[in-house]
Amino acid sequence: MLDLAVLGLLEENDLHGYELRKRLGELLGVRLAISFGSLYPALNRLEKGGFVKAVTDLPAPVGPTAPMSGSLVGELAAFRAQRRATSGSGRGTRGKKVYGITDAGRRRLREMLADPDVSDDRDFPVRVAFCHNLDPAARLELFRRRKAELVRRAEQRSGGPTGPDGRVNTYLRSLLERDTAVLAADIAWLDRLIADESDTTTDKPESDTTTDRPESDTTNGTTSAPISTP
Amino acid sequence: MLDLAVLGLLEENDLHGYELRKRLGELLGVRLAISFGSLYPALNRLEKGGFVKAVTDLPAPVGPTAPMSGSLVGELAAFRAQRRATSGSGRGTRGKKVYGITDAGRRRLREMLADPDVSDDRDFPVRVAFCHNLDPAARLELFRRRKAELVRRAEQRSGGPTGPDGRVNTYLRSLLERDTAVLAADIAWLDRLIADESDTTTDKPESDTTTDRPESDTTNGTTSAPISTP
DNA sequence: GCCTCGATATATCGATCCGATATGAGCCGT
DNA sequence: ACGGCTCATATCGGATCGATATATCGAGGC
Repeated sequence: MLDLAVLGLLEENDLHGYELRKRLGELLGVRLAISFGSLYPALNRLEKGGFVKAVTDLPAPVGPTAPMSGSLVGELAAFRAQRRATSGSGRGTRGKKVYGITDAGRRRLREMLADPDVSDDRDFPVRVAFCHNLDPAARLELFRRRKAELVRRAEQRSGGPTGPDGRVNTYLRSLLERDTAVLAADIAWLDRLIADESDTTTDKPESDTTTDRPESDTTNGTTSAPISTP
Repeated sequence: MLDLAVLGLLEENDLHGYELRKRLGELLGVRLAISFGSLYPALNRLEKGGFVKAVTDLPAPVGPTAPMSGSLVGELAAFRAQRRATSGSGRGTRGKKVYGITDAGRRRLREMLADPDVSDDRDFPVRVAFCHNLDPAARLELFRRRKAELVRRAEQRSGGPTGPDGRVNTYLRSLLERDTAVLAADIAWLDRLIADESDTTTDKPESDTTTDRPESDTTNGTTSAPISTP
């Protein structure tokens, strides 16, 4: 999951660890502000795998991939880090390591984004955040699969009895209701994403084997939901 | 977090690991069905700390603490395991380990439930699930603190600029909006919990230093939200 | 000039949790 | 009596977190 986020960010800009973390924070909210204890090992991991590489060249002031993405501070810091690293004698200067993505890394990024396993709740938002790296068809597929997963969960809950017999305390019931509401909202949210995507790709949607009409699913049962933010 | 869940379940019933996991699953949805790789180490941890203890006596058919809680299968299994463990010669029979909570465990449970740190999103639902072990005042405190935390997050987002400059792609924006909606819903949910709690404790709420009226907070700004389920 | 403070930056440690996997006992159908 | 099912405990490697250590640098106080 972290690998995905790192590759997604490096696809836009060469960055060093500290800046990487800050970006993730602003990008995905206060939470998911990944800790350094995860980030640096992840970077080493990715470097060893050949997906990222410590760059010695400066990232062009106007980026080659993403035109003028924000955070001048970060790029300035990267610049200075670079100067320090190159000017000093190879070893001894404790310069910042600026990482860049490799071709293998770009392939890996797309591969992870298109991964058919869509059951990881932490993972999915990150994939959405970087899904512009996917072609429209694959993106639509991603959204559809995620929706199917949520619908599956919803049906499962509405089917089974509330508890072992029927006795659940008030707080349990409240939790369940809350989860149900979030799940329903998420399915509706995905329907919106899917609809928007369908609009921009094909005006005339060809007959589809899988469900495409949103209404029946959402209004079906009150369904249910997992646990997350409350 | 796992410790809390285990203690909460054992407060109601003596159980063994396998059954513990199943209960957690039904209790908190398919997710949070804790893996054995977490559960068994947690049990050893708790046993070493003196919070739980492998019991040799059968849990009474009608439980001493919780009257006839569900899952007859589990209790039957526990019974058989017990029979096997006691009938066979001490060592050699690979009986199931049935755990029970100790007095120290009960104290620890209440302590964890009342922990002032309310920022862990995974933790909170579990605390709500077992908050009936708290006295009404502490429970109310828990809900209030959690609400304050969410309001803080909401204000933080509505305050800062959307991105570094203002450029965010469509999917990022959609994610943000979804998070905002979930956060708002969660605050409303907490308001409901707080209101219910206040009703059952005191009919006349005394003047409070902290915010108690729900309306102003929720309708304030559209705020924002973290990332969780989508 | 000096000195502290906070931001920048990298790295490591221990603990926790997950997912996969191994191992085995008891039960049921055929 | 056989394979296949649930039940049950346990361990392993890997990912992540939170705390902590270390070092540099710029801003500001005195």
